[in-house]
Amino acid sequence: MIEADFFARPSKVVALDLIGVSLLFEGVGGAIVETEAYHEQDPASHSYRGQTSRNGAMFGPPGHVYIYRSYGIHWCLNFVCLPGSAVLIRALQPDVNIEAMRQRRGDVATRLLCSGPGRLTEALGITGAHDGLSLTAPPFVLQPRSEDIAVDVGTRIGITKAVGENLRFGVKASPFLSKKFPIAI
DNA sequence: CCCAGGATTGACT
DNA sequence: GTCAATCCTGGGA
Repeated sequence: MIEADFFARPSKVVALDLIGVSLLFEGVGGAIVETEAYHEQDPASHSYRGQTSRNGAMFGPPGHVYIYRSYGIHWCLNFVCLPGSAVLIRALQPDVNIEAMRQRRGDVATRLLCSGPGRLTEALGITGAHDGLSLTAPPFVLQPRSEDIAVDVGTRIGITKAVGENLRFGVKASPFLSKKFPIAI
């Protein structure tokens, strides 16, 4: 079981440590295969200009979730770390109750069920109504990874500020990533 | 008060 | 490869 103090660390460290962790929401989910870190001094972060009515959860206790609507259409799921910092969950490997995911996402290939921040919230049934919930209590269940995993690092996706920072992490060569990492040197 | 723009996705050429 | 969909926050006037 992962405790709240796991999240009371810099988001970059937490983002790396979250790779391979199993995430279940109401008994649906799988291993986290892709994350991105955001922090308070980060121009690309919603917390950059300080606390507002939308990003309040990002300044709340570590180990809770911050959920926001993206492009007026999708929900994106973040794990809150130290105040003003969070980790965006970008992709899961569908493991548990794939039928429920397919029911919500439609009849798509398994590798497309959770390969993107908007897709995985839809597959798990997560919405803004769950903003601020604790990750260490139901309906969330987090289990540590069971074995070591090779991890890729790269630049974040879909942002226009602080583009060059290597704050994106993913399972090396996983077919469930939202986007491949550039070929390693 | 107004309105530009976004941590995206899927449909289409 | 391009592009529209669609909401609502927050920055600026």
